[in-house]
Amino acid sequence: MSDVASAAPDSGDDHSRGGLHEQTIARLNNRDAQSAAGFDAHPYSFARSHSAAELLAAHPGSDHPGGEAAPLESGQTWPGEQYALAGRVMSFRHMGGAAFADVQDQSGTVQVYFGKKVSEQFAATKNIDLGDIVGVSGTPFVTKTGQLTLEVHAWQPLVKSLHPLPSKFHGLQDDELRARRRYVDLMINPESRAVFQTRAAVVRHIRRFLDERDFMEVEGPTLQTVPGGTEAKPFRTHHNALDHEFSLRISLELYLKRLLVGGFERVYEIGRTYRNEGVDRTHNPEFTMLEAYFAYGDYSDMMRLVETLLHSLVVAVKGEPKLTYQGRELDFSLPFRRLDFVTALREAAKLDFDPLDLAKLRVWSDEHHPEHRKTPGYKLLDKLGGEYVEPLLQNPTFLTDMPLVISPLVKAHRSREGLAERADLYVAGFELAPIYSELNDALEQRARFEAQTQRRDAGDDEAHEQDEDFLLALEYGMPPSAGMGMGIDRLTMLLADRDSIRDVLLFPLLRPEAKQGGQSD
RNA sequence: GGGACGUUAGCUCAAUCGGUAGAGCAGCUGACUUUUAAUCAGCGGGUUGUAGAUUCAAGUUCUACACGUCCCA
Repeated sequence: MSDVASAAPDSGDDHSRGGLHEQTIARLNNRDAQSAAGFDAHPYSFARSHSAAELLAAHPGSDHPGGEAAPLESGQTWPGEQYALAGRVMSFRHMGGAAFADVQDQSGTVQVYFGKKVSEQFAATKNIDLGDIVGVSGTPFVTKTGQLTLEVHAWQPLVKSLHPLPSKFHGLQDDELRARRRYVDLMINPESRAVFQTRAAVVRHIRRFLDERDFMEVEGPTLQTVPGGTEAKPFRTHHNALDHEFSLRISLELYLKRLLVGGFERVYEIGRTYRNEGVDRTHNPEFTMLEAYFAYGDYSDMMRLVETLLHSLVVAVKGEPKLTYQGRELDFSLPFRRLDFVTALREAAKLDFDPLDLAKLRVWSDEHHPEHRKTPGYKLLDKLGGEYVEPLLQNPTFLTDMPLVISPLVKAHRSREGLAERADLYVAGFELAPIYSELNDALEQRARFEAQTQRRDAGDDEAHEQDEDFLLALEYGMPPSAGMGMGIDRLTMLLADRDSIRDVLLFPLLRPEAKQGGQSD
């Protein structure tokens, strides 16, 4: 009996001693047994010589039976090669005088062998639990089945896992638990690890791509007096020392533009933004945006940059300019398709009038879409575009020359009345990246803000707020510039073939778990 | 905000018409010196999300709530 178990109150059932779960007690008992055998339960370090992948790579053909590589010769040994590995015990097969374990580190999984005659402290291996992290050292050999395996001569526990691993066969399936205990998801589900490795590769590629083109990475403030750059409801918070209400940023745009005024000609930021809106399969209240701006170009120049970026990204991650998303193959070959918004809407909705004629559009919409009767006229174009045009845009497509009324920060089109020099990139039916010729006429920008303010006064709480400090910056002169924004989360969904943003966020926002006996307001 | 569905052992899942809540893995005890979802024998483990209601009897029916998934707005 261990101290833990024997010291527990004698009042209840064995399995509830000390309020701990049966399986936790069993593991604490095993830890105590290892301590009794002379092991330190929490050593400070372990001198690892190699990763699992390095050991496997040193002797190729050493995959599991049934693998594609040619099997190694059974019985082969390399007594001169010493390896010290560390990792989590994912599987343990004990057979009296011999035992096999699968040890997983970040690079991969290696089978290790404990033998009664070759491994020190062999008896104590029975106190290793699934999920424990151990350090092992020894020499490689090839088993009867042709699998490269490390024969362990010395080993030590590095930390005990006090909870059992999820089913080794089924893994962790419950989507909520996977998100709440992401660490368990990561240790047990290799495909989940792969998603976040893909995400890191995406961000790394974007940074390298932009850095190579002389863009400078910057950081704007997340606490802002006037949250701007898009239409969204912000989170509000209070700064005590200044006794002032701030908002968390809803986009990166207006501060990057201030830097264009300041003379930085190519800037980008990859950063967290916050929108106080609903949570669903494609929305999380905090998410990561890329925004990039360069001076002396327009939206056509930016479209070329964006398609080059995405093409190179898909090639870098997938090895070819194609990917499969939710069963559909998407082709990122250059150049991406350009599709005129007005023409596309007119054809898709079979309109016999110019959709920019908002009065006619209103009449038509009220007849065909009574559910939009309360939608303001200026948002109707956007709504109808979403219904009729977006689903058609599977392969990467720039939807060009969007209505001016929904683009308060964009230059009016140089030749087409009522339109803006704005192109929205769509992939797989959703908007991935808006691209602008940025409005740099300070007086025009002021007038646009005032129109937004009127909408806000009329009850549209998503309308853009007026930002006097930003207007002052514009009055100093911002060079003609192009800008773009892109959701990193959605981009990762595409590349990792996931249909929920929750799957590509390590720690998505979840409703707090109800506490037992907790007070509710 | 509305609707549908779901919540059972640590994990993955069963439980027929309302009638003693089960299995596999994990755990414990034992056997086993090349296993790999190891195998074999035995043993524990449950306030069936929470709170009520109906009933002789509720995992199962009803109500509310919590959390989740999907669809709609």
